[in-house]
Amino acid sequence: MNPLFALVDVNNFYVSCERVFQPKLEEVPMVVLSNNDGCAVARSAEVKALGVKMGTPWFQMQDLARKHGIQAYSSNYTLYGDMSSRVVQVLKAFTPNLEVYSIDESFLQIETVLKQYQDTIELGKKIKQQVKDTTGLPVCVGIGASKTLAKLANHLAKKHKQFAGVCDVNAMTKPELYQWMSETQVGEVWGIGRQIAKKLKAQNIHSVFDLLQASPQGMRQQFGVVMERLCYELRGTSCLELEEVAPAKQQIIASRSFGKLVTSQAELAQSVATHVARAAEKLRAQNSTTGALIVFIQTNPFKQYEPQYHQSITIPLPDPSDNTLTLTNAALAGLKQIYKPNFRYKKAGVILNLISDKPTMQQSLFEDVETKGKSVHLMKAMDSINTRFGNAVLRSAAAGTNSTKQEWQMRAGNKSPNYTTQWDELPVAR
DNA sequence: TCTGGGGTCCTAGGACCC
DNA sequence: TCTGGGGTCCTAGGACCC
Repeated sequence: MNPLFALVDVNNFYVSCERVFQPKLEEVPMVVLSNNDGCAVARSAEVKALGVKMGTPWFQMQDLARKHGIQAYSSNYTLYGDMSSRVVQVLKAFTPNLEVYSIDESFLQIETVLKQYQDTIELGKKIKQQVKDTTGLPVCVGIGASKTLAKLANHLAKKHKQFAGVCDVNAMTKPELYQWMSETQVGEVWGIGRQIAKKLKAQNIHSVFDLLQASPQGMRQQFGVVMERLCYELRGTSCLELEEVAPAKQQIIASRSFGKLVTSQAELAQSVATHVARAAEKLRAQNSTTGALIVFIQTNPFKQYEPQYHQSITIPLPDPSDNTLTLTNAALAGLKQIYKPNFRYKKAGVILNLISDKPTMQQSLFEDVETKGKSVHLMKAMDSINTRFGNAVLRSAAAGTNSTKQEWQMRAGNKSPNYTTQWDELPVAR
């Protein structure tokens, strides 16, 4: 059976969440603002109709806000997270084959549940109604033979009233589908951003239909394998599978921009420490540790005429850790190295690189050495790695994992007092 | 004056090995 | 001092997503 995907997406998610709890806001033009009330991260339909783009700074829409009575709300992510999981619960009742794609979107694989319904549209309507009844949130449902087509269908369902919020491109006749595709800008396709859209337009590829006619192999040559997959997906060949279990995170980021610009190292340190604490909490929540941490600071890129500085530094940790104090000390030492006085900083943050399940080559080598070091002799183990993989791998195994060079030398020294060979002089295998 | 905070994947190029 | 082809790993940077 060919796969069939449904994308269920809450309309204006943050705005709709606020409206569930404040029904008087229904039909009031409104936006939800980012941190520091900087820019609009969600817009109601009324505001979208006024041409306000996603991410527009609040201060830039003051005139418009006064003229049309646009209300602004600070974001409340705890509330949105809670509403999101309620929606997912409702969807899971339709099928367990579900991927939570983002806070307001889920993919469902529906070809197996379809026989209980007259057709896909009926299923879509049921989903829509059920979510509305249970959570109060409005959704649109898009259905297609690939995730990309389901996304496209969802876009059509949102944009065009005649679909009444449910659109199945798979059920359309070819001429009908091609008609819709030629009326839709290529930039609306999932995976086509601003840069690629620009390049495509330079080649006279303006609509989704234009892209459909392009050769996938040719697109691969120019744009890479992601683009090739995308082309096949548009043609109805599913290349992207449902990811029911979320893959483990590879990094954790904690950062914020400042309400007002800061200059002193002490203030930056204060903020970095806060970010580390938050990141470490997330780290422990998922039972993980980090082997390296990145600190970054930057000035305000929008202030064109001010001197700009942005810098980051990676601090490897001697041992993987989830300890707030350890991480904070490492981060502050890093900050000290990249800090430059006299700049006016806008943003600071930390990134934790997680130890992944799939060990890198270095990590497994390191473990290899650890075990052997206990039973045979650390030096012999190192030799064996040197012979099998070469000196560089051996060195990077020490540098890149959890152990410092000194530590290795010391351990080797403990086992063998006569061991005097310098690290850099280890024999190179041929 | 005021411009978010997360994330992912892919590629290219350099260093190094056999 | 000159020389090849195939491979891996790492990093930086670019592009994308919500």
